[in-house]
Amino acid sequence: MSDAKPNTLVEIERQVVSLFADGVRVAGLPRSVGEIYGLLFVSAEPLAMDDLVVRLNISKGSVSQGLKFLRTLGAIREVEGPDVRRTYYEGDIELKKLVGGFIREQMRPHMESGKDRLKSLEAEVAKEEDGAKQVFYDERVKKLERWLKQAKLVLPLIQRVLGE
Amino acid sequence: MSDAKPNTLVEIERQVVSLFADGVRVAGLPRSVGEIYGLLFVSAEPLAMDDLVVRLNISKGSVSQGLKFLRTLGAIREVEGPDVRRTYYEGDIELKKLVGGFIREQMRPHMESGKDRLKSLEAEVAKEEDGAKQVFYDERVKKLERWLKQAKLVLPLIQRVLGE
DNA sequence: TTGTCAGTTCATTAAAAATTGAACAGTCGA
DNA sequence: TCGACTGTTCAATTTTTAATGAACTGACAA
Repeated sequence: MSDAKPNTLVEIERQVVSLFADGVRVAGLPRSVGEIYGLLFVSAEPLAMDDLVVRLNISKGSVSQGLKFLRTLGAIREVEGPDVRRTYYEGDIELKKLVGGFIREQMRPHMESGKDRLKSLEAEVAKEEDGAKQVFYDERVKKLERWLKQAKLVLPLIQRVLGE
Repeated sequence: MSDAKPNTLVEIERQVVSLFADGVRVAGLPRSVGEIYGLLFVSAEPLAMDDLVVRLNISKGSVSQGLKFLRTLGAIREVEGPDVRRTYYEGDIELKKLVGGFIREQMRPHMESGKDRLKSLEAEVAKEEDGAKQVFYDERVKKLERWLKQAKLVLPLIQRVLGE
């Protein structure tokens, strides 16, 4: 089947794709990732890479990378489709899953590295010779450590609430 | 007073500034905003614009815009300082305040416009002639509406939890 | 083994975003 | 009113990020 021509999106599809394209930017993700997820979200039938390339009119490279990213998030599922040689995808439409994937893949790593950097900061503060300054710096580092703890507390809570 | 020379940051300051510079990128904010907040966070004394320009070695324009942004977030406070003609700033170090400001200024507006776009989508779905498609689209739009509701539920919860 | 097709990789190019700096506006005291 | 000084704005520039497309890998069937 290939009756799909460039930019063959009906108005509803166009609006949903655009909604996601803009939406993902809040999370600092490239437009194309939003477009790909958006079209999968609004499609009743699973789509293969080539469908996305043709219908969204973006390059094979972008689609390949976008799908790779969405796969690591767990935002899309591989499914069977008409052509056995192709991999078809459908969107996972559970918000919990999407947010969970985002937290796991994009936020946790930053928090981990943050932990290390705080360790390094602590060591630096220990070297401070001026007593008053040391007290102040120590206070601030402690504050940062509390921030990290609070963040670790909030993330699972978010996921729990989104699970209805 | 101007004994401050370009890049006059002690190691601790350097690390904190760098930590925030990287940190804010998760929220999609420019590096300079993180640097400015970082230096304010780690400074015991309030700083004026010129201090930030000189010590971070970034342009007056960037600092002016960065401070403007941080002010709208409520992430910094204007305070009195040695020179009465200047405006001095100190960082607000309550995570709750920062996150609250970010939600209010950066997330709420997107959600509001999202609400409008969903209305438009609903109207479009109502026009769909193919009954089966209409049912499917309607389902998806309903799903998006639930997402929005969930988000509205989660945001205040986050703020509440961060308030200890 | 060869040819075809799905999908990936990555150097190059294009587009978007942040930064700069010069012009400007506002304030205050002389 | 003028000059000195703080701070803002925004067009031009630089830097960063995303998208492209050609070369490549691997699977499979003939």
